[in-house]
Amino acid sequence: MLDALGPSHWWPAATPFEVAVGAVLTQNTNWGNVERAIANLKAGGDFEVRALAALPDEVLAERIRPAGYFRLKARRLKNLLAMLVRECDGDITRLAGQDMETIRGKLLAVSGVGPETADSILLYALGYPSFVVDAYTARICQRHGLTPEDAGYEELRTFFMDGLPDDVSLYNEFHALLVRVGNAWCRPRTPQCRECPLERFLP
DNA sequence: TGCCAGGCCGGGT
DNA sequence: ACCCGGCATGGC
Repeated sequence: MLDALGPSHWWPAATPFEVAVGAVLTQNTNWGNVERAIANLKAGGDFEVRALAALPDEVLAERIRPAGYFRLKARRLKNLLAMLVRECDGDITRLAGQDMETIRGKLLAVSGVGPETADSILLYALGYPSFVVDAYTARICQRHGLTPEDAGYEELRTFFMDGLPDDVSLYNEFHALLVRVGNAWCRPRTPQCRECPLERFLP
Protein backbone atom coordinates (compact mmCIF):
# COMPACT_ATOMS: atom_id res chain seq x y z
CA MET A 1 0.00 0.00 0.00
CA LEU A 2 2.83 2.36 0.82
CA ASP A 3 4.51 1.64 -2.50
CA ALA A 4 1.26 2.29 -4.34
CA LEU A 5 0.12 5.40 -2.48
CA GLY A 6 3.07 6.91 -0.68
CA PRO A 7 3.09 8.17 2.93
CA SER A 8 -0.13 9.55 4.35
CA HIS A 9 1.00 12.22 6.84
CA TRP A 10 -1.84 11.47 9.22
CA TRP A 11 -3.70 12.49 11.37
CA PRO A 12 -4.74 15.56 9.35
CA ALA A 13 -4.94 17.86 12.38
CA ALA A 14 -2.61 20.38 13.96
CA THR A 15 -2.65 19.51 17.66
CA PRO A 16 -3.53 16.59 19.95
CA PHE A 17 -6.67 18.44 21.03
CA GLU A 18 -7.73 18.89 17.43
CA VAL A 19 -7.17 15.19 16.84
CA ALA A 20 -9.51 14.35 19.69
CA VAL A 21 -12.22 16.72 18.49
CA GLY A 22 -11.88 15.41 14.94
CA ALA A 23 -12.06 11.82 16.16
CA VAL A 24 -15.53 12.44 17.60
CA LEU A 25 -16.74 14.53 14.68
CA THR A 26 -15.68 12.00 12.06
CA GLN A 27 -17.78 9.17 13.50
CA ASN A 28 -19.58 7.67 10.48
CA THR A 29 -18.87 10.90 8.64
CA ASN A 30 -16.82 12.06 5.68
CA TRP A 31 -13.65 13.91 6.71
CA GLY A 32 -14.41 16.83 4.40
CA ASN A 33 -17.49 17.65 6.46
CA VAL A 34 -15.43 17.44 9.63
CA GLU A 35 -12.96 20.00 8.30
CA ARG A 36 -15.78 22.50 7.87
CA ALA A 37 -17.00 21.88 11.36
CA ILE A 38 -13.51 22.39 12.80
CA ALA A 39 -13.07 25.54 10.73
CA ASN A 40 -16.33 26.83 12.23
CA LEU A 41 -15.10 26.07 15.72
CA LYS A 42 -11.84 27.92 15.09
CA ALA A 43 -13.69 30.85 13.54
CA GLY A 44 -15.80 31.03 16.68
CA GLY A 45 -12.60 31.76 18.57
CA ASP A 46 -13.14 29.19 21.33
CA PHE A 47 -11.08 26.27 20.10
CA GLU A 48 -9.86 25.28 23.53
CA VAL A 49 -11.12 22.81 26.12
CA ARG A 50 -12.74 25.07 28.71
CA ALA A 51 -14.07 27.55 26.19
CA LEU A 52 -15.81 24.85 24.18
CA ALA A 53 -17.08 23.22 27.34
CA ALA A 54 -18.63 26.54 28.35
CA LEU A 55 -20.60 26.97 25.13
CA PRO A 56 -24.31 26.21 25.31
CA ASP A 57 -25.15 22.91 23.64
CA GLU A 58 -27.18 24.60 20.90
CA VAL A 59 -24.34 26.98 20.01
CA LEU A 60 -21.80 24.19 19.88
CA ALA A 61 -24.19 22.08 17.83
CA GLU A 62 -24.74 24.85 15.32
CA ARG A 63 -20.99 25.28 14.79
CA ILE A 64 -20.42 21.61 14.10
CA ARG A 65 -23.54 21.20 11.96
CA PRO A 66 -21.64 20.29 8.75
CA ALA A 67 -20.26 17.17 10.45
CA GLY A 68 -23.74 15.65 10.71
CA TYR A 69 -25.44 14.19 13.81
CA PHE A 70 -24.70 17.63 15.19
CA ARG A 71 -26.90 17.63 18.29
CA LEU A 72 -25.66 14.18 19.22
CA LYS A 73 -22.02 15.06 18.59
CA ALA A 74 -22.28 18.30 20.56
CA ARG A 75 -23.23 16.21 23.59
CA ARG A 76 -20.48 13.70 22.91
CA LEU A 77 -17.88 16.44 22.62
CA LYS A 78 -19.08 17.97 25.87
CA ASN A 79 -18.70 14.60 27.57
CA LEU A 80 -15.14 14.27 26.30
CA LEU A 81 -14.25 17.85 27.25
CA ALA A 82 -15.59 17.30 30.77
CA MET A 83 -13.44 14.20 31.13
CA LEU A 84 -10.36 16.15 30.00
CA VAL A 85 -11.00 18.90 32.53
CA ARG A 86 -11.57 16.34 35.27
CA GLU A 87 -8.72 13.94 34.48
CA CYS A 88 -5.94 16.21 33.26
CA ASP A 89 -6.92 19.81 33.96
CA GLY A 90 -7.94 20.27 30.33
CA ASP A 91 -4.52 19.40 28.90
CA ILE A 92 -4.97 16.25 26.84
CA THR A 93 -1.23 15.66 26.57
CA ARG A 94 -1.20 15.09 30.31
CA LEU A 95 -3.19 11.91 29.83
CA ALA A 96 0.03 10.42 28.53
CA GLY A 97 2.42 8.85 30.97
CA GLN A 98 -0.12 6.39 32.31
CA ASP A 99 -0.54 2.82 31.25
CA MET A 100 -2.18 2.56 27.82
CA GLU A 101 -5.06 0.37 28.95
CA THR A 102 -5.80 2.74 31.82
CA ILE A 103 -6.14 5.67 29.45
CA ARG A 104 -8.17 3.56 27.03
CA GLY A 105 -10.55 2.75 29.86
CA LYS A 106 -10.96 6.43 30.74
CA LEU A 107 -11.69 7.28 27.12
CA LEU A 108 -14.17 4.42 26.74
CA ALA A 109 -15.92 5.54 29.92
CA VAL A 110 -16.96 8.72 28.11
CA SER A 111 -20.40 8.36 26.57
CA GLY A 112 -19.87 8.93 22.87
CA VAL A 113 -16.33 7.56 22.77
CA GLY A 114 -16.24 4.00 21.49
CA PRO A 115 -13.28 1.79 20.61
CA GLU A 116 -12.37 3.42 17.31
CA THR A 117 -12.51 6.94 18.68
CA ALA A 118 -10.52 5.91 21.76
CA ASP A 119 -7.85 4.18 19.71
CA SER A 120 -7.61 7.12 17.30
CA ILE A 121 -6.97 9.46 20.22
CA LEU A 122 -4.46 7.07 21.78
CA LEU A 123 -2.52 6.63 18.55
CA TYR A 124 -2.80 9.96 16.79
CA ALA A 125 -3.06 12.40 19.70
CA LEU A 126 -1.09 10.69 22.45
CA GLY A 127 1.40 8.51 20.58
CA TYR A 128 0.46 5.14 22.07
CA PRO A 129 0.73 1.94 19.99
CA SER A 130 -3.00 1.20 19.82
CA PHE A 131 -4.09 -0.10 16.43
CA VAL A 132 -7.16 1.65 15.02
CA VAL A 133 -9.82 -0.53 13.42
CA ASP A 134 -12.47 1.06 11.26
CA ALA A 135 -15.10 0.03 8.73
CA TYR A 136 -12.48 -0.14 5.98
CA THR A 137 -10.17 -2.31 8.04
CA ALA A 138 -12.98 -4.75 8.73
CA ARG A 139 -14.17 -4.81 5.13
CA ILE A 140 -10.69 -5.31 3.69
CA CYS A 141 -9.95 -8.12 6.14
CA GLN A 142 -13.22 -9.84 5.36
CA ARG A 143 -12.92 -9.47 1.60
CA HIS A 144 -9.50 -11.07 1.66
CA GLY A 145 -10.35 -13.75 4.20
CA LEU A 146 -7.78 -12.54 6.71
CA THR A 147 -10.15 -12.72 9.67
CA PRO A 148 -13.37 -14.59 10.50
CA GLU A 149 -16.56 -13.09 9.04
CA ASP A 150 -17.94 -12.43 12.49
CA ALA A 151 -14.79 -10.84 13.94
CA GLY A 152 -15.66 -7.93 16.19
CA TYR A 153 -13.66 -4.81 16.96
CA GLU A 154 -11.41 -6.24 19.64
CA GLU A 155 -10.70 -9.36 17.62
CA LEU A 156 -9.64 -7.31 14.60
CA ARG A 157 -7.49 -5.04 16.74
CA THR A 158 -5.80 -8.05 18.30
CA PHE A 159 -5.21 -9.57 14.86
CA PHE A 160 -3.10 -6.58 13.86
CA MET A 161 -1.42 -5.95 17.21
CA ASP A 162 -0.39 -9.60 17.60
CA GLY A 163 1.00 -9.65 14.06
CA LEU A 164 2.93 -6.40 14.19
CA PRO A 165 5.60 -4.93 16.46
CA ASP A 166 4.48 -2.20 18.91
CA ASP A 167 5.40 0.67 16.65
CA VAL A 168 3.43 3.91 16.71
CA SER A 169 4.65 5.05 13.31
CA LEU A 170 3.78 1.69 11.76
CA TYR A 171 0.27 1.65 13.24
CA ASN A 172 -0.23 5.25 12.17
CA GLU A 173 0.72 4.65 8.56
CA PHE A 174 -0.96 1.25 8.33
CA HIS A 175 -4.34 2.56 9.43
CA ALA A 176 -4.06 5.61 7.20
CA LEU A 177 -3.28 3.42 4.21
CA LEU A 178 -6.17 1.06 4.94
CA VAL A 179 -8.55 4.02 4.92
CA ARG A 180 -7.12 5.34 1.67
CA VAL A 181 -7.22 1.94 -0.02
CA GLY A 182 -10.74 1.41 1.30
CA ASN A 183 -11.91 4.76 -0.02
CA ALA A 184 -10.40 4.15 -3.42
CA TRP A 185 -11.12 0.46 -3.98
CA CYS A 186 -12.82 -1.53 -1.23
CA ARG A 187 -16.37 -0.22 -1.40
CA PRO A 188 -19.48 -1.78 0.10
CA ARG A 189 -21.68 -3.50 -2.47
CA THR A 190 -18.74 -3.89 -4.83
CA PRO A 191 -17.69 -7.55 -4.80
CA GLN A 192 -14.64 -7.08 -6.99
CA CYS A 193 -11.97 -4.59 -5.99
CA ARG A 194 -10.41 -4.08 -9.38
CA GLU A 195 -6.98 -2.50 -9.60
CA CYS A 196 -6.65 -2.66 -5.83
CA PRO A 197 -2.94 -2.66 -4.92
CA LEU A 198 -3.63 -5.40 -2.37
CA GLU A 199 -4.52 -7.87 -5.11
CA ARG A 200 -0.83 -8.36 -5.81
CA PHE A 201 -0.35 -9.85 -2.35
CA LEU A 202 -3.68 -11.19 -1.12
CA PRO A 203 -6.26 -13.60 -2.51
C1' DT B 1 -31.27 9.93 -7.01
C1' DG B 2 -29.71 7.08 -3.73
C1' DC B 3 -25.67 5.59 -1.65
C1' DC B 4 -22.00 6.45 1.22
C1' DA B 5 -18.98 8.58 4.74
C1' DG B 6 -12.49 7.06 9.25
C1' DG B 7 -19.48 5.02 14.97
C1' DC B 8 -21.83 4.81 19.09
C1' DC B 9 -25.66 4.52 22.34
C1' DG B 10 -29.74 2.69 24.51
C1' DG B 11 -33.42 -0.39 24.61
C1' DG B 12 -35.02 -4.75 23.38
C1' DT B 13 -34.41 -9.73 22.86
C1' DA C 1 -24.02 -11.29 24.24
C1' DC C 2 -25.91 -9.69 20.08
C1' DC C 3 -29.47 -6.91 17.26
C1' DC C 4 -31.53 -2.77 15.78
C1' DG C 5 -33.27 2.06 15.21
C1' DG C 6 -31.79 6.56 15.64
C1' DC C 7 -28.75 10.18 14.70
C1' DA C 8 -27.83 14.31 9.81
C1' DT C 9 -24.92 16.75 6.59
C1' DG C 10 -22.70 17.07 2.01
C1' DG C 11 -20.41 14.97 -2.30
C1' DC C 12 -20.74 12.27 -6.13
